[in-house]
Amino acid sequence: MIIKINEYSDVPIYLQIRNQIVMGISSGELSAGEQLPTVRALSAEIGINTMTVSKAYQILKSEGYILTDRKNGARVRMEIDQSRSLSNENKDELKRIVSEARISGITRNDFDKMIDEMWGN
Amino acid sequence: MIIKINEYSDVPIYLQIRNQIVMGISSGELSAGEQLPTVRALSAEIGINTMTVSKAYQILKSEGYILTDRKNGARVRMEIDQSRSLSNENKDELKRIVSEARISGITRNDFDKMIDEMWGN
Amino acid sequence: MIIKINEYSDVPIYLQIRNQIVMGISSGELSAGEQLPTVRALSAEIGINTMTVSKAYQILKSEGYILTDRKNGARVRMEIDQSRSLSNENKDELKRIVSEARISGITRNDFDKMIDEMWGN
Amino acid sequence: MIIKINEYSDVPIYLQIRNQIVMGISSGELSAGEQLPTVRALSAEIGINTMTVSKAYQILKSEGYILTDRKNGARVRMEIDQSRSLSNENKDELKRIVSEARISGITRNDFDKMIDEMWGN
DNA sequence: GTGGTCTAGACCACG
DNA sequence: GTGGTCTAGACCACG
Repeated sequence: MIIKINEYSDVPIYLQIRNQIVMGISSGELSAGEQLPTVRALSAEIGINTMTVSKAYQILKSEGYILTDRKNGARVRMEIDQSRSLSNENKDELKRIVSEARISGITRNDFDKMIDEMWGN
Repeated sequence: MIIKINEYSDVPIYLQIRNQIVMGISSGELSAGEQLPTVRALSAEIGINTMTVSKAYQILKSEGYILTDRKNGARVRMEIDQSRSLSNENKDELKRIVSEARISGITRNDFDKMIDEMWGN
Repeated sequence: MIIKINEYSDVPIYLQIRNQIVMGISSGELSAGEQLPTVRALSAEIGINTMTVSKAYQILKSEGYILTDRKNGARVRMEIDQSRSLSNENKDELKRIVSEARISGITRNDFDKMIDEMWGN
Repeated sequence: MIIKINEYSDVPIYLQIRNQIVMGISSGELSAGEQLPTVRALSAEIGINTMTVSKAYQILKSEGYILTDRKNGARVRMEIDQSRSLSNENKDELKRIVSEARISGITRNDFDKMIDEMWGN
């Protein structure tokens, strides 16, 4: 899986990494149990500080998306908790985006199509 | 309209203000042409600096949501541009949220219901 | 001559009035010696404070564009000084606009056409 | 590149900074990808507050002229959008200046020469 | 070290 | 009274 960093984005690099890995897991590009690159390998590959990659991995671990052990490095967790709900932060963000969609004249139907595309299958 | 600031949020105060006003306009709680509280009034009410409120208003102004004049303060714009599209930032955010929804086991159907609620009939 | 005020513009109202009268003189819509509306008439017509119109007239007078006397009110001056040069402020502004035109990819030729249109005849 | 602030000008300091950087980019004095001084360095150099410089940079960023990142500070953007048009504000300003040029007796030809000089060959 | 946020307080032009 | 500008100074996350 290829991680692309936009160094000029307002989104911090560690979050960009975290987000792309989460999206990779969600889309199936990263499968359950799959090995992630080591912190050193990934940081070398994308040319950023190891601390930054490490921070991303720590967050993914604390969120229950990956597991790390000293031997094998990091792997996608086999059974990710299915809370079947969004975090409050995500709900607030979604609410904000819905508001901005409405205000810009996007129809409910068009919005649905956008999400269909993002959802996949 | 009541603005509520979460001082522990990662979202900067000026953005919280901006977001809540945009959501107020979208929901109809703030109607076109309606007067917003003055910078001083709002900053006193929510207990934050006038500069911070002023920054929120300036962003809203630059985004075309409100208009300000020296005599009457700020008002919701009568005709907000209908671009009928989301900004790239909003698209990226939405994609991320969709990914996290899927990964947490939320069904496409449940997600749709969540958006229905946020959309308002 | 009709004066149109944009109450939400960043340009102060007194300057909008001043500018439109100058443009009226330049275009010939206001001819030399022509009587301007009284401060009271104009302020009533466009619905703003008499002080604001008065300020515009005072500036026009100090710039040598109009003459006022107690009997006849304000008139366009018969012989406006032909300095044959722009003020430093106008030069700076023009330089800034030229820079922004260039940077946005406008060709020298297109810019010339724009000015031709504005110049008239 | 040297930034000169006129503290007696009606143009706000943050706009003077913004304008001079835009003119620097347009003239080629600042080349694509070139590093700008840090907010702190520039504010120390010209003796004004960091907030004021920061505001100038944020405007330039929002206009697409520069990019900022936390590590390297600000740089001139590599590919600035070529809208090939002036903003309405710039058009209005240009129209006003053209009027004042005409009224002061400047010929169309002389005006053209002025712009030629500003344009740079 | 970098930009970003926020405050308390001041001053200003506009109207 | 209104928004806009500016300062001095502080603190923060990111990297």
